[in-house]
Amino acid sequence: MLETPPRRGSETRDRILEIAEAAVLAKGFASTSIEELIAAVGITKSGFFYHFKDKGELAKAMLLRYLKRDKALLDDMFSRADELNEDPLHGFLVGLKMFAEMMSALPEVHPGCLAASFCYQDQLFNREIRELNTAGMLAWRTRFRERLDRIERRYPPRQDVDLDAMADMISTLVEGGLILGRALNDVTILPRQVLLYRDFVRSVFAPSG
Amino acid sequence: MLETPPRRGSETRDRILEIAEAAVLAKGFASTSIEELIAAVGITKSGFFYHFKDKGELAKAMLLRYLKRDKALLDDMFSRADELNEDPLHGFLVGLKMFAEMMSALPEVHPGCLAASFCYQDQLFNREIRELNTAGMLAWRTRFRERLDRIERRYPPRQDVDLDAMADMISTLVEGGLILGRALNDVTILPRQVLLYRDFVRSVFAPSG
DNA sequence: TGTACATCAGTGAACGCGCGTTCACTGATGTAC
DNA sequence: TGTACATCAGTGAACGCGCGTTCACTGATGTAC
Repeated sequence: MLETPPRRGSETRDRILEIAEAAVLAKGFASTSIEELIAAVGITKSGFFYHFKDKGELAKAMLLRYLKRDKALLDDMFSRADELNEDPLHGFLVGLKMFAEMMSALPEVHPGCLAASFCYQDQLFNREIRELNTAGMLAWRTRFRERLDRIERRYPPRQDVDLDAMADMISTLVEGGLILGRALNDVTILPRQVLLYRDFVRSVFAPSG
Repeated sequence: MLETPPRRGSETRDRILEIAEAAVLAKGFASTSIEELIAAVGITKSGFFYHFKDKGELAKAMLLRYLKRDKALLDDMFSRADELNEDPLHGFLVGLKMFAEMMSALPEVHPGCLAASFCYQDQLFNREIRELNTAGMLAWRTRFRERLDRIERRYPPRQDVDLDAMADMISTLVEGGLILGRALNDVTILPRQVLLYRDFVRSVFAPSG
């Protein structure tokens, strides 16, 4: 008959996290029950508690996994864009275009951002988890602020600009775009917002003409 | 001693909705218990069920209340801006400035947007509620798209612009700005995003100079 | 003005179900000697 | 190469609590005649 495959704990753990993420993005953390997760994974409740000492540990592991994947994805994309382009402005513009294309290449409507979901339920979590979330958002600001600084040095902007706000704007548009995309069931919203941001960056820094 | 004030059902109902909104924005709908609401309002559980036949009815009433307030606020603000200004572009720019000022006048960190909160838990709600939410978002798009059309007719933009995306951009920035503001505990984020949007609109339509 | 009835805005007690958590136990695999 | 022990990745049964919902009832106010 069917041979039972060897049990590898880390795989099971990953499957739990994977399934939990989809469920949390659809219903929120509180209404995602351990019961439904183990039913989907095919273990018992005690099996779950072998991997996570309580539900809070699950939340933390989910967020860490999400932030890690997120960072890896963006690091990869913008470093590829930089390789293609020496100039900081053009590198950024290429990176944004790649970003927009990746967003629209998603099969269906993007499932959403776990950080935003956690943010709208933050009273459920302890300080550690909330701080992880804050740090994740700050990392985006820092990442884009550095790029904008490099661009500004080479291309002095025509008018005064709030560079911190401009760095935050990309996260803002992504978070907002995911919400609108979901509410209106329209995958094109997010990539189009990113392209609009790209236009804005270009119009601020690019030499007129 | 204390005279018991006359019982007015609609007042009690409003207080339930008010308290529920704050709780849902902090913890999500599923973890906001009827028990805690009635404790805060000072009635019994059966009193709650006199006003709402079940928890789903509470959700619907909350969303309706939120959308109504939202609409009234924006209608008021932009119509005041229009009165001050005949020109569609300047009227819009003034309205955006007023909007940004209102956002930064909020006492503490903005509590968030109920529509976004519902959106990240939409599997909890029935189709009617989800459709209300969608319609609310579409109303914003329509509202701003009309303004942009009027502006475009008088001020032909230099480059091609995606006017639907530009109309959606304001909702996107508000939704995203609320999330960032909350995660980073910084009330200035949202108004600064609105001002950046204002700069963008001006740079697209305003005659160069 | 008095009375009968209806409606409003609740009370109080009970319900069953699902949830997160605990605890004692287990069978397969890995490691030391 | 064999054996003893440790660790890994779970099982199975039980728990108590909180939750949403129901039902019969009530006391104050409003309305018709």
